[in-house]
Amino acid sequence: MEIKSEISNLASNFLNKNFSIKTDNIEIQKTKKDFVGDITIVLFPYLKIIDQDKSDFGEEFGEYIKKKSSNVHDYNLAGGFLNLTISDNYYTNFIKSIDNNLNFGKGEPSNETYIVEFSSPNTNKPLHLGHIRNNLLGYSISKILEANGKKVQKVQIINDRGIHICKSMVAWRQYANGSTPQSLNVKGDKFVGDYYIMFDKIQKEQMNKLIESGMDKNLASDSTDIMKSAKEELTKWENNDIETRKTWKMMNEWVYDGFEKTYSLLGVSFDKNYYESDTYLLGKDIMLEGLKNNVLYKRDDSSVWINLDSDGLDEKLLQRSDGTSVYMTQDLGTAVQRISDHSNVKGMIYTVGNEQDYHFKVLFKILKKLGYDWANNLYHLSYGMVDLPSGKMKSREGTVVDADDLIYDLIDTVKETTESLDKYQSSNELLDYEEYKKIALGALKYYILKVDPKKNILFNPEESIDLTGNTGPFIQYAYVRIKSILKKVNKVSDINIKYNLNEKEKEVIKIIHEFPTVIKSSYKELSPALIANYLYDLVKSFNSLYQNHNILNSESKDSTSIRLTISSKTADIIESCCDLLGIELPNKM
RNA sequence: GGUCGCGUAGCUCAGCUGGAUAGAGCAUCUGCCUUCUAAGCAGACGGUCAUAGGUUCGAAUCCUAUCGCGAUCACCA
Repeated sequence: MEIKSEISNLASNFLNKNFSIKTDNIEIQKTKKDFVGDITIVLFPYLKIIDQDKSDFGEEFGEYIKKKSSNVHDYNLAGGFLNLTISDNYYTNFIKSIDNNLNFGKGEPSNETYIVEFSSPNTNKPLHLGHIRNNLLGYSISKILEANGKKVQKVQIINDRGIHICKSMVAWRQYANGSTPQSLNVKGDKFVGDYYIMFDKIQKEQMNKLIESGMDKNLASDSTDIMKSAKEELTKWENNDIETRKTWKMMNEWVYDGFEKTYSLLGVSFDKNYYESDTYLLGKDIMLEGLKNNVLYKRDDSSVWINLDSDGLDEKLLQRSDGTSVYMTQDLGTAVQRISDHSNVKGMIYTVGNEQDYHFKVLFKILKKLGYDWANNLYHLSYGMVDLPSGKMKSREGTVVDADDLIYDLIDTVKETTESLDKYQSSNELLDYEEYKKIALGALKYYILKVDPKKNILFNPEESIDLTGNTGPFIQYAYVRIKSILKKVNKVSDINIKYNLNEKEKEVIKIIHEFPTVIKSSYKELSPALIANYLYDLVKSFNSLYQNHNILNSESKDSTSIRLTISSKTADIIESCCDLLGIELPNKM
């Protein structure tokens, strides 16, 4: 049995039998580092009730547990804390029992499906640093759900229609002279993005001219020739004009081609793409249904609303007076659509920035009011912005950090750093590009994912990303070292269960022992950061063992064998965690 | 102004449903490469957990107020 629940059971037996205290919530925790013991029971709550000398009570308590459990080797009291020392036997047994268990820590497989939405870009510009955080989070959450036994469908909704893409189209038509990404050998998303920027520039020039001639600023913004063209383009698109649709389709294809390259570089993928051009009219039926049930109401001007006052939210518009729908309506429709597109959907997770917290609160509330039973299992995985030292990323000010540029810069940095290390100066064996790429991406992913999703991240492009200390490469390096040790040995001989563990060995095993708990809680909290921080603890503690105790030629056969088992299990867990974070492990470093 | 989130070492971040003396990395300083890879290890320095109250055996953690930063509050997407 798991040691914590065993002790918890014994403790409540003891309290119940001797003091008639009934509690199902025994306070059990890890013993702090500076104290002797492994597991601690907090006695304060009971001391208050029983009114007895506290050392007597503690002694009695400790004695009871020690006697009843063969796994508890000893106990000691420190104030109101009962510290229990778990026998080495338990830990050696444990490490042996999981040695060949590839599913250690993973949840029971089930048919419950979760739909995870992430990325969801606009098609008028390339992906940037903000998208990187979004993609890494969404992808990692998918992996974490899978590790907990769930089925996962990764989806994105691509914002492929609207005025923004029309702007790029107009600028391209007027200024490109028929050039294409292929003809100029430019990545498709960048190519289209450049025309979006060009539109903006020309718009500003034309606007300034109008303002100089005395026009009001707001009016001028809508009255430029190029803006008029963009609006015409949008109308034509909505009326299914063949030429417009053809250009639109072609330019979007260029963009998708570019996105695909970035996704593949990042190592993320999707099971299904949704496009706004297909979904933007959805939701009308749902609205009619809501009107019929009096969940929604119509105003005199025939606009449609929902009143969420009683839920602490405002009134929210769902359809304009001219009969066109808004974003919210579309989201309602898309949600229902997705449920019917997949079977056994237990819940949906939307990976979207925290500036849309309010939007999702309202969306989920409306779906609940409309009576969908799955609406209780919708989660907004909200994350903070990625800020720069200069402030926010602003496309207008050119401070946006482009995703591809960032990654390629990072690969260069890793290459430079690696080749300046002493060991490479004296070695003639250099790493290849693929290894540099793995290290660079490992650094980036770890750097982003180790931070609690809801917090803003401060990203300094100048200092970029550390490669030493609490970083991706630190993890990768440890892994490569372990693998290299294991390669030198055939297979571990049997562990002697009676082996006495030293402090460092025990510490690593204790951390491995926690792995299942970490997997479960990272799933509950939708937080890859828990995995990343756990991984760091594990590796740090392993390094300490590795550096301070000779593994291959240790004092006895038993210590060699236990250390090798610990090493190989540590490597397995690093693999599992890195897989959950989307981090690849290099073969050499 | 209303609502939501954040505020922990010089910097970047941990700190689980309240528990023991507050935890890492970077930076600064000290040791360790003839011993399985030094992208490493061992150590030093560094804190009024934004501020003030409250709840209790016990608060970085829960409650209230204040201050600071950010987001959001369109018949925009």
